[in-house]
Amino acid sequence: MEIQPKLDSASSIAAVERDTGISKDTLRVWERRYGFPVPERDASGDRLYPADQVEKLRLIRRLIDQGKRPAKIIGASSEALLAMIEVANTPRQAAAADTSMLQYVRLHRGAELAAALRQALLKQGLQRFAAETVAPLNEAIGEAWMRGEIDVPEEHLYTEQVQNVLRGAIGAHAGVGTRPRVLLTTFPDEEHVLGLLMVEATLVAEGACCLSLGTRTPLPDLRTAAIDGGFDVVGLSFSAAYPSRQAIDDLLQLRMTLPATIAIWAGGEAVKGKEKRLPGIRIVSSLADSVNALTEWRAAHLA
Amino acid sequence: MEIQPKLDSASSIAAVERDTGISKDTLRVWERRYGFPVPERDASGDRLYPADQVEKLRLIRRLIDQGKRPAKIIGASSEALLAMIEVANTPRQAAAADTSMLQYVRLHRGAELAAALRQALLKQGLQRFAAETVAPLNEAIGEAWMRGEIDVPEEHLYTEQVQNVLRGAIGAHAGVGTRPRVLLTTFPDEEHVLGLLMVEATLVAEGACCLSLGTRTPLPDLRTAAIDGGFDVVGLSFSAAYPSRQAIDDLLQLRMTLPATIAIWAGGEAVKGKEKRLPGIRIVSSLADSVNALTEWRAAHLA
DNA sequence: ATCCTTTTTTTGTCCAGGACAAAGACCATG
DNA sequence: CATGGTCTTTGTCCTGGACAAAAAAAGGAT
Repeated sequence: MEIQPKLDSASSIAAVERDTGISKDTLRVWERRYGFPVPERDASGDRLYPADQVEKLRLIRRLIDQGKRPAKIIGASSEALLAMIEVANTPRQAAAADTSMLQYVRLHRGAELAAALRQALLKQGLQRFAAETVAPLNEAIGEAWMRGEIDVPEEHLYTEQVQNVLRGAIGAHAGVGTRPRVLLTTFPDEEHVLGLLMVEATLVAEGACCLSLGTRTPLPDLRTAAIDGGFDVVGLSFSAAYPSRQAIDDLLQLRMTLPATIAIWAGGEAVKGKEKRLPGIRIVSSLADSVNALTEWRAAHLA
Repeated sequence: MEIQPKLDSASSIAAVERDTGISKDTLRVWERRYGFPVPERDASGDRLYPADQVEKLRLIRRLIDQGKRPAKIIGASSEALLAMIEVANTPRQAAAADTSMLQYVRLHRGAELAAALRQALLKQGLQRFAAETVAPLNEAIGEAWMRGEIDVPEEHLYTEQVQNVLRGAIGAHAGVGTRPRVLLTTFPDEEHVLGLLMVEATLVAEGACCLSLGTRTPLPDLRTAAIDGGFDVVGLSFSAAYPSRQAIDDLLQLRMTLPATIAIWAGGEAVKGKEKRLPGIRIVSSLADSVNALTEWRAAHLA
């Protein structure tokens, strides 16, 4: 006589794609090949994934991001998968990141995190704050994510607070009319914004005139904006998730479409050490190196 | 003897989906039903969309967003489509938005836009800045977008600068330990962040203790974060693009999963005027109304 | 051993063409 | 006018097959 409330209602294939980042095509082909997931069906034959299968898919996604192959892990139980994630507990120490801030993220202490970040900013100044606090923290968060110690909402919380602090500071430096004029953005498949903000903070602190278009700018629009806006440099940021191969192709294509007078700087994991394959593009290996790039540019272009 | 550089190289179906927002399935079914687009094929039979077809698809997408039906417009030429967009030139005036700021956006004048925004903030204070400058500007930008007067990079530029100013101001207000504690975010299909930031600015200025998770928080995570964090209110923001029907379903589901002691506030075009269908949820009709909601909550919960 | 090249396997994306339900347009009736 | 019912349009999902890019394994040379 109980009416079953649909609390953990099953998800459509579109919702699963959204929540796990695994495409519909891939979900169907996994079902065909490996026998998982095997969703239920609604009245009209559409797949309905129960919550526990979605949860397992999220675990699988993480392990694949760590380099595991689907065929090897997809048959394992959720418990076994969790164990595999924990085994990956990296031996290398969590960098030089401030562990108290990491704790705030883990415990959802947004207000305390914001306060700690602001204090660090005041103490270190914008440039050192970006290089010595945000960058290591970023790395530590990335590792904690891999290890499964933090989840979507913790990462959101972290990103929000860092953005608040960095953007506030960037605004306060508003340099106008200085050189070089740097246009910052990412390619359409890259949606991580923090790398971009860290570079903007670093360059603005050096007196460059930065303009960020945020993430995901289509290539033709980027070309137009760079030329019409009279920019000297276009800066692109790549996260570790960006396929190295595609980064190189995209950068070379951009190099062709932009006049040689506009420099291209690229930074992030995906392009690290690829100088040889990227003629005409300045690879920026770290935040500190972006300052070098700036100095070089000024030496070459400002009498 | 010329080597043809692939400047306007054709795009894969995945790239077209990314750039136009039209799904692969829809692209294929349009081709089948209406005879457009008809892409070329590569060596292995995969679709390759030339740049001009992609451009036309972007026009079509805009007109559909304005309420046109595919069958009626998909056969028209690019010129005819452009004319239709311009005909839609709304008669109603561009709200009370500052036209000089709008000009800065059109002309890619990022630095000037930032300066003007900061000046307005100083003059008006955070709350009036959000309600009287950002909100009308948002609307004006939305209309200009519909009319085809601005494009992707202009909107990116605008969003970036407003974020810089709003986030800086929000950070400066950092109220800790006050009540109510408000958790702000959007549902997984909503990615517009400005509405959220405007609410956060308004509430923070009233001394509420706000925490934003940014956009696209999965429902189970939202539930956990709200309960574990001891929040009094969960605030959701919806843009005009969010399907009204889905907004209602999602909100009702969230209402079921949250304890009655946690209030839900929802704002934005998609929920405007739906009070009747959303029992137990406070519809916030404007930024000013969010202050009302705050006052009501305090009257009811703080002795 | 280590490094580089070639073959084999794995894996994600794409294709065709059919089906269906939700949303929109249309129409008749209160 | 509004309101409810029918017809049309439209986007999403389905099956099952194919293929190329990436990864792994195997082979060979230094």
